Amino acid sequence: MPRQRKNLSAAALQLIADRFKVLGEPMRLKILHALWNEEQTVGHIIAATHGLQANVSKHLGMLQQAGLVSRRKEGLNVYYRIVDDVVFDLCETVCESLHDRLTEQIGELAPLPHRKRA
Amino acid sequence: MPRQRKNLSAAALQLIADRFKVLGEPMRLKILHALWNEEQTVGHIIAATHGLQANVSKHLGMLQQAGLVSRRKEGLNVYYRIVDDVVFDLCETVCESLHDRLTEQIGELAPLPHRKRA
DNA sequence: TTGCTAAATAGCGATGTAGTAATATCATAA
DNA sequence: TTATGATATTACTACATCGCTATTTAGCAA
Repeated sequence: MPRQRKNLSAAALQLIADRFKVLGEPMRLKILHALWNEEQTVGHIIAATHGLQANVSKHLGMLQQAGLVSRRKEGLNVYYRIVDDVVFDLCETVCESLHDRLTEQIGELAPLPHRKRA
Repeated sequence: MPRQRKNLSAAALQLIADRFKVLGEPMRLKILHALWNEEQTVGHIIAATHGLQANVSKHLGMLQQAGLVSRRKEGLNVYYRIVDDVVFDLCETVCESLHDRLTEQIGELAPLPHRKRA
């Protein structure tokens, strides 16, 4: 049975692409990585990612705009956390896929059994 | 039990980001959509996507570079097809996620029960 | 109020890439 | 060989956005 292929409007395609695009930057992945297990302050994220404050803040804004993280202010600090579990699913899927591919390449590059010198 | 968070090198993050980035363009999604069920010639893809020949060809090159599609030449025509099933998984995951989010928003916007005018 | 800290925002240069038009390549036919 | 059709490639413009620096805003304390 072939996979189902829905009709997709240009707007729908844009929504889907936007979702992927947000995840298509290493720095944003790094930030999400820092938020993987628990919410963190911006300061902590800056330290964990070794990013500049302005950069991290901008990326956090994008992640929030995309609805992937939420913002909570407490005193001087702002806490961010991942609010859309799709982040976990997508990243795990990609990691597994890359793992499989690289494993396959390793197999191709495996040394042949030794032959005796002529 | 918290989700596992692996240590990721900069190179690994770049690989993952690249994967997402390729899917982060509506035109490439449109092309993959045209290839969803079966391999197609470039000409068919051009017609299905209403894209310009040069543009479609360039995007197909990127998709192949990313290892998501393969190329098969037969006479004058070139057939492309999806070779990495991760495409299906990722797109379905994102679509479901968007579906859920929009459904939730619809609920929030649902009209309240009618009240009698004062 | 002033001062200090955390975070957000604005402005800038550099880079990447989408889309387009023109040209080149490749395979077949005549 | 030349001609034709299907793709790929090149060159170009326009636009988005990354990282960086400087500035601004917001909360708290003295």
